[in-house]
Amino acid sequence: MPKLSKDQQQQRQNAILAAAERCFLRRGFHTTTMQDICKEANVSAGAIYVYFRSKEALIAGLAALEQDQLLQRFSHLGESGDFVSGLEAMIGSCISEQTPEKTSFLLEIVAESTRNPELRNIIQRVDEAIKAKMVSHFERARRKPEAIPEPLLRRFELLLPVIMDGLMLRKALDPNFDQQSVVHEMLQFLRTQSDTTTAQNMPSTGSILAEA
Amino acid sequence: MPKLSKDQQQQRQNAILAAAERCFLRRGFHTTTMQDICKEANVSAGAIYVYFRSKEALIAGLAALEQDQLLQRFSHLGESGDFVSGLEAMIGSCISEQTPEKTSFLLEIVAESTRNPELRNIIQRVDEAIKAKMVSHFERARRKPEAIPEPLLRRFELLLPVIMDGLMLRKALDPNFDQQSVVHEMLQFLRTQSDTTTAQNMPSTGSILAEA
DNA sequence: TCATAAAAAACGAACATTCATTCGTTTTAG
DNA sequence: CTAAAACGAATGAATGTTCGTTTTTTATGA
Repeated sequence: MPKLSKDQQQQRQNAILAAAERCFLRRGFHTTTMQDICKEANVSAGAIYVYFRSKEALIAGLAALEQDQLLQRFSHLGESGDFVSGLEAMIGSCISEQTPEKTSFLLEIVAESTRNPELRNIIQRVDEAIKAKMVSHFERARRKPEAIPEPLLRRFELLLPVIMDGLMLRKALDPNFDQQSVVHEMLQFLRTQSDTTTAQNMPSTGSILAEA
Repeated sequence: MPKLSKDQQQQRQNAILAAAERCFLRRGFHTTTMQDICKEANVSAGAIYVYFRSKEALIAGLAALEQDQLLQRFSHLGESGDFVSGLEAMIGSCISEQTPEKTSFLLEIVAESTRNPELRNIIQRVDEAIKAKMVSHFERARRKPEAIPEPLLRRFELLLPVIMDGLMLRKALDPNFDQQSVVHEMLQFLRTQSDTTTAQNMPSTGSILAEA
């Protein structure tokens, strides 16, 4: 006869995860101790070990959550607006709207995943799912063409994952980094070239910033 | 009367740093112990502490070295070839030619720098120097114009740091990541548009890959 | 040139601390 | 009442750093 219902168990587990995340966001997971998490969650060490095999498992659980959320954000890709606005919204929710602390934490997870197979699997699985979503978003743009030339589309498809990772890293690294401008300018590549393919030859200095 | 000359001291210090780097590349600096480094360098713990205040100092010293090398690579930017080839060579030496282990190590340093002021300073200082080099490389392209339209130049100037960081992260993350293609395609943005500004409208699928 | 002294450098066992994890006990839910 | 859950002090392993001792190097003077 189990004392707690599945639901209650799930709730406890979530509460511990949430507390752990607060700690990790504050100080990174290498420096937070189990005791820190105990205090933050108002539970004893023993209680945590009822729900998680180890500190590593706690980190992995959190990484999985984080990656799920990331995938969620990509799922809204094709829901509304045109191709470019879809990208813009997605980038916003994945990067611009994230706190610096969250960005650091993600970076810490990614760095760790380089040596830790379990983390690597978690990340790679979602990475592939995201790639699939991305491909279908680009395919949609090709089927009902919005006047974006195919070679441009193809290059962006290749570059976008790189740029998104770069945005994350830059954000974590450079306090003066202006994500907004970078994202805006990048999307202008797509916008100006879909309007008129010679737009980039016009003496348009400043006009783009004026739109912001 | 010091026993070892400045030169000898420097040499010892370098030997220890080199051993530490080998260890860090192998297992990351969070998991390598001072004992590991002792064995790798064939010295005792005490000897290391003659030359380095702490394990942290060892990491910081290595990070500084790494960043110096990075800056060196940017210094060759304007030395030969045209604007785009200069970029290509620089990206090659900064990213494509680096081992995966080195890339992981850099990522680990960057993640750590998020919480560690000393590391942050080391990185930011070089980051700004690199930005300056980059600006002057772009200015050079503008002065003796190679037919790259100004708005395109401006956007690339903004995007390039993001893309370079992204290349590094992707490389560390995705074992199937094809840096060559991405870099090549990105530079085609600059090349095709400097040749003929309507190139992106031509039915050129495949032609670019054929050049590789 | 060689012996010698002095101090720097190196040694490496021991130290002290930090922490993840355990486990005997107590509490609590059903 | 029973067994799960929670407690939290104790455990034990890991590890960065220290320090008393030994070795090595160089400067000196015979």
